[in-house]
Amino acid sequence: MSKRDFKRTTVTAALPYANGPLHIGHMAGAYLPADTYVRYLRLKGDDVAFVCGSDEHGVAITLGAKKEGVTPQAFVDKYHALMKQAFADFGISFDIYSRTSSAIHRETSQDFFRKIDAQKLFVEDTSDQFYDEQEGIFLADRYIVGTCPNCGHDRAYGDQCEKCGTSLSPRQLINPRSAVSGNAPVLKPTKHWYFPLDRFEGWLKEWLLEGHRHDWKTNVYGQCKSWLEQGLQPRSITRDLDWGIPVPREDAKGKVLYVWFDAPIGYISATKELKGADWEKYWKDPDTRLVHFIGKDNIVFHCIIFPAMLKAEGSFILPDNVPANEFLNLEGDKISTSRNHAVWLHEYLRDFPGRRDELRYVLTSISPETKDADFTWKDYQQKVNSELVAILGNFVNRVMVLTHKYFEGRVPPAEELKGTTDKRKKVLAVYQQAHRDLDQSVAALIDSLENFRFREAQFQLMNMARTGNKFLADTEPWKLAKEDMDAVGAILNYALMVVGNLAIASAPFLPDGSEAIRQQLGVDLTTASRQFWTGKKLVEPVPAGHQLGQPVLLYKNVEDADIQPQLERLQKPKIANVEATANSVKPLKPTVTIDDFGKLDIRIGTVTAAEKMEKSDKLLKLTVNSGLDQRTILSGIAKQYTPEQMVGKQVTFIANLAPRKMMGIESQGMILMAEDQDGKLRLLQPNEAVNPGASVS
RNA sequence: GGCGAGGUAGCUCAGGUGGUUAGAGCGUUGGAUUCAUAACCCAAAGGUCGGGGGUUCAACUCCCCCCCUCGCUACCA
Repeated sequence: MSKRDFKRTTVTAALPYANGPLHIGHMAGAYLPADTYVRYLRLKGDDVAFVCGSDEHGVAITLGAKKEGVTPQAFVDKYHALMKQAFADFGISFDIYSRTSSAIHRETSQDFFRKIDAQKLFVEDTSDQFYDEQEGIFLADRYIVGTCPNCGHDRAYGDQCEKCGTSLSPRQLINPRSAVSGNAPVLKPTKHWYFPLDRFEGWLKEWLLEGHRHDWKTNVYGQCKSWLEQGLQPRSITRDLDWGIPVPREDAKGKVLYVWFDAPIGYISATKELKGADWEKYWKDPDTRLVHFIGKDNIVFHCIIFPAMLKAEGSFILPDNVPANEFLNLEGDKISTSRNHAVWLHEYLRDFPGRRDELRYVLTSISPETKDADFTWKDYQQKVNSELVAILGNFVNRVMVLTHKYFEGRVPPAEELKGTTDKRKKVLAVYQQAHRDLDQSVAALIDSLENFRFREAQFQLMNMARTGNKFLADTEPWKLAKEDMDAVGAILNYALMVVGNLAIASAPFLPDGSEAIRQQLGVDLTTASRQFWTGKKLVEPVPAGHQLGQPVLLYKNVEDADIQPQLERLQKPKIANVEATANSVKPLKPTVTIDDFGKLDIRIGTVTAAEKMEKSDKLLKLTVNSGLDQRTILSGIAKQYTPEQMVGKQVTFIANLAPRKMMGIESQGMILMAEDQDGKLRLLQPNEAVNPGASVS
């Protein structure tokens, strides 16, 4: 896919955020495809740096630390260690797994900032931010909690409501409170630095939209196009926070780099840590190919923001490709950390010891390369049993067993079969067909790897084993053994050749199985492997006369009893969640006086007209006879009620609420609704009709 | 509402620039076989290619409208 030859490759995998353990969605999205690709490059003999590390800054970390009553450093230490171990145990073969709280990363990030700052590219701007007077700190969006204006959830964060998923800004919150002290924050001016993304829009359009129209995945390209056409805004790159990388400026005391700015620089820091003085080759030499493996949530950062940063800095190369994956679901539902609806990597490794290949195989076979995919345990069992075990494992095993049975485990000679008998003629024809099929599979396998089509590549690997099985079934050496041992020898020699090639071809996908086959064959595959991957064709890795080891089953069947506990485990949080939502009655708000209540003018009105708001999913424009007037009230109930349903209905509304303009139209009041646990809204109505304008008290 | 990505056999997916009976793997059913972890091999059944229009001699493939899923985004006083 690359347009030219590169001398080396720098491969990055998204830095996982250090606030929780890793699950299979992470693996399927970024780490497994990255690892498969890197293993392939290494086998080919390429110079490659595979870097990753923990992303350890940001407010979520400080919040998490506070919740657990530890320092942010202690908090990230814990999760960094957990993730690093899980990656290692699973066999993700990073050349380095670093972290962004390291000294080298602080220096790298600050250098990066200074380099851009020196060009006076950053924009300074002072704005009002929420400030906690008791604690004496500015509050990041995440540090502000309040009632969600959307769903009424009273513990929404300033950047997002986790209940309804709406993204928010702090000032939208009703009754904002500081998450630190619980007090109401005040607005106070503070200075911040902004990265002028807008100034790179033209350049990005040319580099990305024109330059990568054809070599990037459509989902990635389309998402970028969407962003670029919406227009880019300057992005704040600093925060008032005491956890993170200090902004290297005299006039920026107490400020740190915003986590999104320092995180991708972590790739560079990790490379420095790995390669020492040599690191620049991997980031600044135009002969280096840079590839980012990420999930789709990261597309905008890696395709737009980070490239713009690199471009601004000036001395770096740009990503050649960003093969982002879509999401992985689990048993039909989204993976959710908070609901514990996930298969955690460290738990899988504990519950299925020695079965890393099985998970790799299944995740690759359902890899969400073009659309969201679904992992189910039933599917896991079926794929392992009917493909890994029945096709690959079985083929290797039967070849080994046959060779031991007929030749005491010694590789028979590859004598050229003279087609003197009908049976020999048939064997020859079968052999020729098998060889053609295998050649095709190998070519397709490598071509697919080159183009980040790992699902297809792995399918071609299995095709090689299928061809092997068919070769045995069609030549029937167990029958020929009664009459023509030379022919049997020739057949098994070839079958062993296929097994050897399978050991080589499986290495990027199934590293454990690959090694297990190699051990059974008892050969060194280094040279043959290199020939295979660079020559893109079959090799002959098992010399005649060689003594094989004993056959050992590569994989075993997954029994119902193996997956049953996993399915039950996933049921539990679901039940718990249902109960939890059933009981989630909102806590009481602070006491108000009768005078406070008296300030509200609540009335009953009749809807005389209703229409759907243009360009809005949720808003209905209602005309309400309030007794005093006909007024316009906008209400976010379009998902519950059609305009037709609303006309003629009596509604309860706040009549003296300050008017508010929404989507160009002024709303003169607010319709009161009852909200269910599931978010459904219901009108509040008098149980018998009253006159419009009747007041509620 | 806007933008983007998808919607092809029970399941997972292929199907450059429109052209013979729409393909593969798994699953199902039947057959054959015994070297092999009841595995392998052969065969069959199974699809109105999300829906509706249109262009064309011809559309899964091009155009328009609509529906559904996922993501980003606007909006819910």
